[in-house]
Amino acid sequence: MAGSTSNRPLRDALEDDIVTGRLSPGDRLDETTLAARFGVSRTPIREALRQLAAAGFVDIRPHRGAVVSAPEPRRMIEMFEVMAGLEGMCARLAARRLLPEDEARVKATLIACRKAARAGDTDAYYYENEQFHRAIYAASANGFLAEQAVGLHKRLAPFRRLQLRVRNRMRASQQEHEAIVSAIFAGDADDAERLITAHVSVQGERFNDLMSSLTKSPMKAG
Amino acid sequence: MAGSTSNRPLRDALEDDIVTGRLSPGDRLDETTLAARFGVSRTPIREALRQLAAAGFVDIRPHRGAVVSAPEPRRMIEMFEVMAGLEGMCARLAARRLLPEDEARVKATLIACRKAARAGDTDAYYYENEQFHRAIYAASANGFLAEQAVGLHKRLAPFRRLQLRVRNRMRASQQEHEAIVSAIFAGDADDAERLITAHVSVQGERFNDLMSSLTKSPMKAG
DNA sequence: AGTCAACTTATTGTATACAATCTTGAGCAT
DNA sequence: ATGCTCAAGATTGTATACAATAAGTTGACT
Repeated sequence: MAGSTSNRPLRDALEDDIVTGRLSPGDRLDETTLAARFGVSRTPIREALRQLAAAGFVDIRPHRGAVVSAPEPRRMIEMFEVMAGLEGMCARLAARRLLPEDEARVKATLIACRKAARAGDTDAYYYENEQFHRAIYAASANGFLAEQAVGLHKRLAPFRRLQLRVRNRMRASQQEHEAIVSAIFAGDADDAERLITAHVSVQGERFNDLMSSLTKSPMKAG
Repeated sequence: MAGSTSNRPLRDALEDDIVTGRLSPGDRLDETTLAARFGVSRTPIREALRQLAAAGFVDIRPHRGAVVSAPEPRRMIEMFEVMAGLEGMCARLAARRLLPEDEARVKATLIACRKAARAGDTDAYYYENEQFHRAIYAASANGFLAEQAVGLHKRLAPFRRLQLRVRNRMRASQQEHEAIVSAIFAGDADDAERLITAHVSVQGERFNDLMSSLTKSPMKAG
């Protein structure tokens, strides 16, 4: 919607590199290097970096260049908290407004998750889980809300990746999915919101635990 | 936070023009004209416009230039709905976490609103109302959430302006403020969220009414 | 007279050149 | 040896020139 210009492919390619982990938080984004890599001049690279900075994927400091955003643990937790809140809104609205096409999409993605979970295929589950959550965003019947949710989801992707294969998390996650969908299909907005908020908050809490365990053992390291 | 570069003043100036209404939704943003106005070349102007586009203040279509964002009524309503949700989150968290300094700030801005309301000074009330809402965002003790709320608040400002001086709205608004603060100070998260969500939703609903009254009278106009 | 097409004009998109700022490293003093 | 100063190098920020695309206009043809 916003920022649809002809250097859009550049922006998308860089964003994808960040979201999928080919570029890691903290990595430097040298304009000349990127220009050479994409076979263009620095000008469109700069414009793409500015857009990514405005969207929060990149950090630009004056005269010191761009780096992939690497939020402090504190801010990270805040972001997960907002993510939980946005998903709560989505689930609440979905429970109130669910259209047949959205119901079908949610059902289909839930089944795909179930299949991946039973097969113990974490890679497949990661993908299907994302589809499931996007289906719920869409089911809110609020396109703007869905965009915000997708945007924040992307920003958090590099950090969720770190804690993907937590022991037995997949099975518990899928049980939560089932309960969430039951609530939405039953039109129980309060339950749907409560359940999905808890479901998403787990990620933030696990991240929190991870961070504090990392920052406590090496003394003042970092 | 994001996008702090040396052409930041440009970005801020343009954003301010949009937020305060010096530029209206739909207005064309000619690069050469802007460059002349700010006494710079087109390059930094373009970068500022790209950032504003990524933040949603501006719409850019390839080879066709930038215009101040003019969302469809449908999208507008969606944005107000998300605003209500974000403020609900803020109030809920504020009720749970309120720190003394945030309590003081909320109290001070509430009193300023009360004063403006009693004086019947709509301009003052508009300003103090904004301060009040920002105080609640800050009281959430979630800096990221507060940023998101401020950002969306700014994007909606050009449209809230249209419905400012609705008859008697100021008095009702202030009564709602008082109830919201009571709930937050009492630590009643559910009430705080419910009250502020309703308070903000009123704006979206009024906007909705306004739009439908405008689009219904002229047949298929536009 | 109306419509379509090609041309002119204006505006955006990209590349390159130059200026300003930061970083880095060597040399010197303490 | 350590820290500081200053200069050389590298990188970002801005201006300008040129290329590509869209909009507006004039003219011919039906």
